[in-house]
Amino acid sequence: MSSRKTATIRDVAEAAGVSIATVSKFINRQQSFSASVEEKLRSAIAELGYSQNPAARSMVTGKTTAIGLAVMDIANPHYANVMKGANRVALANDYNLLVVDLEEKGTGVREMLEPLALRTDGLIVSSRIPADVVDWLAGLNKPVVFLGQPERQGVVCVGMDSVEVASLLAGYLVQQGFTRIGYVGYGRAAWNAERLRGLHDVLDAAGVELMEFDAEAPTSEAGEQVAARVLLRPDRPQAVIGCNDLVAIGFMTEARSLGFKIPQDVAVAGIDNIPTSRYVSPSLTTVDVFSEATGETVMTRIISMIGDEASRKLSPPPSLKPLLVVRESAKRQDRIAATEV
Amino acid sequence: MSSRKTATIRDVAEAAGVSIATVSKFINRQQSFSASVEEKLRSAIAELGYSQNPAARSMVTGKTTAIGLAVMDIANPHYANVMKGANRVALANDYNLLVVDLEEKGTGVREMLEPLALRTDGLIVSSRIPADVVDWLAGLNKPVVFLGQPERQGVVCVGMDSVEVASLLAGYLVQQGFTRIGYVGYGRAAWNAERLRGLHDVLDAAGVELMEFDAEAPTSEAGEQVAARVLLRPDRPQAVIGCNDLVAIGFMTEARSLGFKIPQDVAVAGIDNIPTSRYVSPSLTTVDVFSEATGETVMTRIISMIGDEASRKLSPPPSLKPLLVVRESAKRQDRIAATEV
DNA sequence: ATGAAAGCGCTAACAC
DNA sequence: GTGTTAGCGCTTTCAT
Repeated sequence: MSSRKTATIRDVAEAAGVSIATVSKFINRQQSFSASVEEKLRSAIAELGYSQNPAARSMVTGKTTAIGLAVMDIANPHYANVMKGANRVALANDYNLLVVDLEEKGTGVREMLEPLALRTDGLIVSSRIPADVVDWLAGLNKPVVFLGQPERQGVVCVGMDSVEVASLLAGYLVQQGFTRIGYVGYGRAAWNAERLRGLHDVLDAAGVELMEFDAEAPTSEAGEQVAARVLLRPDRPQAVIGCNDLVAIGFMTEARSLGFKIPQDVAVAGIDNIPTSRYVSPSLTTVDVFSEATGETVMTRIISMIGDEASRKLSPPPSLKPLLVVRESAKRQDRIAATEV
Repeated sequence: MSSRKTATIRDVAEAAGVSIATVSKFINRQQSFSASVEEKLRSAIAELGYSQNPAARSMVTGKTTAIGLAVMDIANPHYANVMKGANRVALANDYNLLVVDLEEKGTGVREMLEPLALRTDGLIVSSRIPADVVDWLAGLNKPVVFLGQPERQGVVCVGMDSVEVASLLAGYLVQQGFTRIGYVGYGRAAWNAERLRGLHDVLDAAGVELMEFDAEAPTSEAGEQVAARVLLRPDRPQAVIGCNDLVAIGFMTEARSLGFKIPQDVAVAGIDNIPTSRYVSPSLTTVDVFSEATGETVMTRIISMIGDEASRKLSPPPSLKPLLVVRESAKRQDRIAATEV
C-alpha cells in the first residue's frame, strides 16, 4: 500500500496499460472512457494509492488552487472568526488556505506577503497595510481583496462600512441620553478616521461632546492601560466606546478595579461582537460586524474573481450590514432594568 | 516593472547574458561569482522583478517549504494562539503555513487533511483525530507531529501532560478545602480520559468526591447548557472544573444567571489560560498550558524533523510544564481575600 | 476514445 | 566560475 516512492501518473498508466494522457484525463474527469479502461484505471489508482502532485499540476496550469489570507492578529477573535468563515468556503471549493499572521507589524509586511503571493491564486489581506505594499499588491496581476474599508480607489474590498458601524453605536448612546462620550481609537488602523467621522456625524448633530483617546494597540491590555487616563480626570466621559471589543473589555476591567461601576459610573461599548463579549460582566454592548460571514463572503468573492476576469473590478455584492447588540454595559444609569442578554 | 507574463529564470539569464544554471546558483546563493556577473544578475533580477516559482522548484527538489497545521477550532483562543506561535517560527525559517480548521468534525477528516499532506513537508495535527486517520498519517512518509497527548505509541507529540494539568488543578481545589468537585469534560476529546485520571489520582487520595459531567462541545455555549444540570441538584458540587476555559466561562455565566454567586456558592476553574480568562468576573482560576509557546515548540520540532531523518523518532524536547494560575473564581468562600490578579 | 510528444520553470550533475 | 543537459510529474494540443 505504501511503497517507498509515491506513485506518479506514469505508474498508474503502466499498471492500467494505458497512456499517461488517458490517466490525466481520467483524474480530471475530462471525458468518458470505455468501461474496461475506466475500471482498470480505478483499481490501478486505488492499488498504488496514487494522488496528483499539486506542484506538477500547477506548473502547467498556472493555477495553485490555494488562497492566501493575511490577518493583523490571529489571536483577535474577530480575525479568527474571519478565518473560520474563509476556511469553510475554501474547503468547499477545493481550495487550500495559506495563512500569515502579521502580528500587527507595520514593517516588513511585503516580505511576509511575497511568498504568499507566489503560492496562491489570490490574496485576502487585512486593510491596515502600508500604501507602498498596497501598490505592489495591485500590480501583482492576481486577485486581491482587502478586509475592511478601502483607503484607495480601485481596490476590491469586503467588510462593514466603518462610518455606519460608528454611527450606529453613537446613535444608541445619544438615545440613552449621554452627553459626553469618549472614543478609544487606534490611530494606526485604516478604519480609525472613518469611525471618527461616523461618530461625529451623529454626535455633532445631537450636540454631544466627543473626547478622543488613542490606545497603544487594538488589544485588551491596551484597553486596560488607557482606562486611568480616560477616567481619572474631572471631565471624564459618561460613556466610552472602544475601537473593538478587546479594547472595551480591557477598559471595563481596569475601570472596575479603579472603583468605577459599569454602567452606572461609566458606560462602555465595543465593536465586533466577539464571542467573549457575551460572557464578561456586565455583558458588553457592541456592534456585530459578522466576522465569520465576512470571511465567507470574502472567500466566495475571491474565488469568483479567479478565472473570471470580468468580475475582478465589479463592486462587491450587497455588503454586510452591521447590527447593534444591546447588552448591559452601556445602559444609562436611570434606565437600567433587568434585561440581560 | 510589471510585464504581462512573470519573468522566468530564462529571462533573467538572457538579460544578464549568462546561463540559467548560473542564475539558479545565484538565487540559491550556492557559490561565489565574478563581480561583473554578480552585478549583472542583481540588476537583471531587479529589472524584471523576477522571483522564483515555488512550484517549479518544489518539483525538482521534492520539498515544498510549507507546513500544514490542522486545528479543531480556530475560534478557540487556545488554538488561535498555538497558530500564532507556529506562524512566528515558520516565518522565521522561511516556511509557509497551510491551515485547515477542522471545525470539531469527527468525520471526513482525512479528506480535509489529504490536500494538506500533498502540499507540505510536514503536518501538525490536533490529536483528536480518528484512529484510521492517524494510521494513514503515520504511513505518509512525512513528518507528523500531534498536538496534545498521544493515544498511540510511536507518534511524535507536543503538548502538556494532561494528567499533570488535571492534578495541578485538583491539588489546588483540595487545598482550598472543597470536598465535592465536579468535572465538566468532553468525552470525544483524546485528553479527557487522562484528565480524569489526573483528577482521580489527587482527589481519591484526598478522599474528595468527583462528579463527572459531559459537555456537548468544548465551547462556552456548551458550558452554559450544562450548568443547570450540574447545579440544580441536591448534591451539587462545591467546585466545578471546566475541561477548558471556554466551558468554564460559559458555565460561570449561566451559573450566575441561575442565581449562584461565584465563588461563594460554587467555585469554578478552567484549563488553558486563554487571554479572556483574566477579563471575566470573577477572574478565572485556570491552568496555563502556554498555547503560544506550544505552537512555537511544535513548529520548531517539525522543522528539525524535516531533512533530519534521525530526529524523526526522537522523543520531544524537555516538554512544557503547566502552570496553575490562581485568580478569584475558585477561592474557598471563607478564605476570600482582596487579592486580585 | 486513446496516445505521442511538447513543454511548464526549475535544480543538479556533470562538463569545461 | 560558468554552461549544457536531463529530467521532476503533469496537462494539453494534435494525431489517430
